Amino acid sequence: MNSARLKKLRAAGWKVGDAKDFLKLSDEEAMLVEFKLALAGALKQARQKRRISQMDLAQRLGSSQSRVAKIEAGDPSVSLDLIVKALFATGATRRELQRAFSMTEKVVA
Amino acid sequence: MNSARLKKLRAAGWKVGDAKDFLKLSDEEAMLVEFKLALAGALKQARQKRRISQMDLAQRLGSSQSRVAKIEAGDPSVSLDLIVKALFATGATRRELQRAFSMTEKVVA
DNA sequence: TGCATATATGTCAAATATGACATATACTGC
DNA sequence: GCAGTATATGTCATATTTGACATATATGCA
Repeated sequence: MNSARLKKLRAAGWKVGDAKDFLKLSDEEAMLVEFKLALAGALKQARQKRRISQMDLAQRLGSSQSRVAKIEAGDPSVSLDLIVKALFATGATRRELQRAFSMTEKVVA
Repeated sequence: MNSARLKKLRAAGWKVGDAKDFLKLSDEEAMLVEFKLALAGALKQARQKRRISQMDLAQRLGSSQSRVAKIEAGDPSVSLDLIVKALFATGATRRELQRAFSMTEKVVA
């Protein structure tokens, strides 16, 4: 795991264990973070493509505009569950979802 | 969303909103649940293929055997974050991950 | 410019997920 | 039968995530 990249993630508020004793663990955390960020990006794209406002998406989700904003901003307080639910809520196509999840290729070095 | 299927999920302890006023919403919840179940299955496969015990995986994850068991059992108390982190922790290959995430095809009817 | 609409950011009480633990139930090989 | 190992299930105090709200900052358009 690239140290500069770790630093960047921590600066954004992510708590990533620092590989001192357990290299593997911190890697998994970092992989998860990058995965979430990739999906967050995909969500923003999917929503904008459909010209849905954050407000509208929030209603479909049973959530709030501010939380949708946080999802798209890659806020550390957002669960993967919520990100994926939001993706489903945009009505993303199979292909879009495939593409989104395939970001894994970039995640898993 | 198939009503019999909803019933089955609820029986397993999943709280799925009942489509009365907001059909779309309950669908997204159900889609997420099925997605999680698919990944849980993929995890069990990946772990067994590598002959790792739940105990070992738990240690790599910084979690406990009982929680790993719950992940694989599709327990409603388990987050998608933890499922995916566990998948990463098994050292699942790109291909396995691809396959796992592609379950989406079956999820999105 | 001003006004409407969209998005971003901070906070918080309530809801949910967490690891840890005890304990139960398989499944081996002896 | 027993002992050892793996997995399942229930509970709980603590930690994290939640929607909601206030409010700040864009963005577009008359």
